[in-house]
Amino acid sequence: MASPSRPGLDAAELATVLGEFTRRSIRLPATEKRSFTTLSVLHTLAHKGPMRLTTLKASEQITQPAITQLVSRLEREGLVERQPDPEDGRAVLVRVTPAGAQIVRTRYEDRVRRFSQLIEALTPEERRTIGVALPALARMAALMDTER
Amino acid sequence: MASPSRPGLDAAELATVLGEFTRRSIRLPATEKRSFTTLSVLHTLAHKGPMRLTTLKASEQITQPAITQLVSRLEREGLVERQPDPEDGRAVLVRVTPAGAQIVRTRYEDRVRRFSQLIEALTPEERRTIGVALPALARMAALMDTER
DNA sequence: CCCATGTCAGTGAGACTGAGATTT
DNA sequence: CAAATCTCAGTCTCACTGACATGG
Repeated sequence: MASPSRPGLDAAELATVLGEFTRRSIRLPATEKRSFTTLSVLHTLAHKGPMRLTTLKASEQITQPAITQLVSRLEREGLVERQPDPEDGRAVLVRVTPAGAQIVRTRYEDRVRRFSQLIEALTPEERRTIGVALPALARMAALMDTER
Repeated sequence: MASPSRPGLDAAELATVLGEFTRRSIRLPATEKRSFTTLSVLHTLAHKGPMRLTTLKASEQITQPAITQLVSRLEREGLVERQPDPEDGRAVLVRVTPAGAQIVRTRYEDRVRRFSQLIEALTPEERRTIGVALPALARMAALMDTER
């Protein structure tokens, strides 16, 4: 819409475009009936390995009782396992099971398949520009963690 | 990670990067205590104007009773208004109020501010590549609506 | 004794299914 | 009468707050 105030990249445009992806990404996966938090927890555990509830709580931005409750549900479903922390009697380590990891993997594969179809519909030039921007976008996403 | 099978853009990389933005975008806005659906409904109404519940339901992917309930809550809070459809006695038109529009606007401005800070941390070259890719990304996001 | 870690109990928002009222 | 639109009733998931048990 408006021309960039800072040559090269307008924050408003960027916020709008990425916002569109977010809205659609959340609404479309009606194929899975698991909650966003469930999937996020499984994703975190699958990528970062076993961790205690407190650590998990920090990365998911929910309260302690909510994490306890969520992990109990996931444990009941066989998607994660609890085990006492050998180094700290107060703590519990949560670990994803093969079944839990499978859910993360399947979901990821669905997303890749979906994006493949979208890419098909782009022009070679569009594909090229997005490909060139990907490393910068990845770094930007990573920066969102360090900012508070 | 892997090199692109299709020259210029790897679907797996794209899915990963955009997925990171989605996860972080959902978890970080702890500043607002409104649900994602609430914000999405207000956003839709603010950008597309008054519409009937059925239309709204389609864009939000939830059931009719859930939309009725949600709109009732929003109406109670003064964020939207119901009015009978003059052209169809069965239907109800929902319209966002100034207070509701303000919430959408504030949230958008917060997002823009946040992205501005992130952009500051990028190199000029990174900014340039993302800026060049934005139109293609916007078109891609729009394609997600037409697909199914 | 104090702090960190996790759980228990009770409450509320927000989604669903099934049934029903009203208008086209 | 059949279909479309919306609402009502009851239930379930999943989050929160506050209180509490236990180990460091």
